[in-house]
Amino acid sequence: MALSREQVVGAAVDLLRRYGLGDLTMRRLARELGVAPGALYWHVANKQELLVEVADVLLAEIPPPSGDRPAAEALTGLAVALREALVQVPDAADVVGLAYAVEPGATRALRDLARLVQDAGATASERDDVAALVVHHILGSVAAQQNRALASQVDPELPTPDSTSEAKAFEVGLAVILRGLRSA
Amino acid sequence: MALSREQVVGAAVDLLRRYGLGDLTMRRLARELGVAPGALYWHVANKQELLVEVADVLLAEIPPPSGDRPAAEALTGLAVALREALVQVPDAADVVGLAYAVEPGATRALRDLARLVQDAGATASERDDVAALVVHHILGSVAAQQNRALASQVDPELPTPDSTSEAKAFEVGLAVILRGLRSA
DNA sequence: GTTCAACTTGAACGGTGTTCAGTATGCCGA
DNA sequence: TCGGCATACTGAACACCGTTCAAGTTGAAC
Repeated sequence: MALSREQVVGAAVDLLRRYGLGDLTMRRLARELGVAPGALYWHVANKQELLVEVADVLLAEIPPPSGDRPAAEALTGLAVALREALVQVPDAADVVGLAYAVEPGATRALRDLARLVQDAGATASERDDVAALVVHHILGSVAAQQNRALASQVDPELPTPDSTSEAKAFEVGLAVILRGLRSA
Repeated sequence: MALSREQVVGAAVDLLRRYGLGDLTMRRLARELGVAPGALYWHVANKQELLVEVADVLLAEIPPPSGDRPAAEALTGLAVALREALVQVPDAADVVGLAYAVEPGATRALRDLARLVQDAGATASERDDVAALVVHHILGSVAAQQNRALASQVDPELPTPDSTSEAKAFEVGLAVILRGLRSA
């Protein structure tokens, strides 16, 4: 059976989940699929395009926010869900950051986020800018937590970061944003 | 005259400023210094350590905030100054993001930022978390603007981003944070 | 059975960070 | 003045990387 683009992307997601971006090489991916590296380029233009596709898969797994909650609460829920989903995927912030730069509103989860920002009190003109702020906060928080975890693994001098307190720190920032929105 | 660590870091900063991270390779850096690549490893343990040093240099150039302004204003000023300084250095967000992950409070500018966050209304316990939020916003904004500029350069279909409106978008997010702090 | 597109291979190109045995340089005590 | 020695550097290699492309294979439609 011939390879498909979906298979390539799926295997890439798997590799990222298991071993991180450092091991997500075109050669490694090809080996995983039992194929020569060149074969991948029939299904995908280049690695960057593949990574954007990988990011889309990661973001597509976020459940949509339930409509029957106050907007601020729903926004918190979505932001926390996004953070929690991404923090479990090594280097997710890099991958999603790349995709977000290329196509900010391309995935449903990020469009939901922008909508909820407006519902939570942002004016229409503020909406996208504040949504960007929230996205930056999510990606920054994910990257920071993962990098700290990595650093403390390499250098045992550093304190082992605690994932619940990292989540708390994220929510403190998020709460400040929400207060700022309410008092518009 | 023998090479010094300062010279290596200085040349690295120069290379980053002029050509971006893609051209900041150990080989290129060695060529620039008229030296074999291996020589660099006498002064620097590895590329990551070099990049952290480069980030420190970039951040050290930010002028300290003047003390005779309201904290919120001073915070805005510092955040904008940081953003403006970094946006002019290609891939600065990647480089500084790496350094920030390794050592969040290592540079003066970032310590100033945390202090001003507290002065602007954050409680002592919130302080570092909100400072992290601001840093994420700065780095996210810088990365987004640079990536968009790059994208529109490669693909002329995309709109050429306007740097003053990018700055405006940043300040909208920043204003939300400040409002959130005031209404603590 | 032939043709033709879809797909894959194998090999190469020009890079990358990093290591290390050996060599040169300059200083310092004898 | 002459060894000795730490410092600094070279040259070559190692094991990778993303990407390209002529040539080959495969499978379905006519």
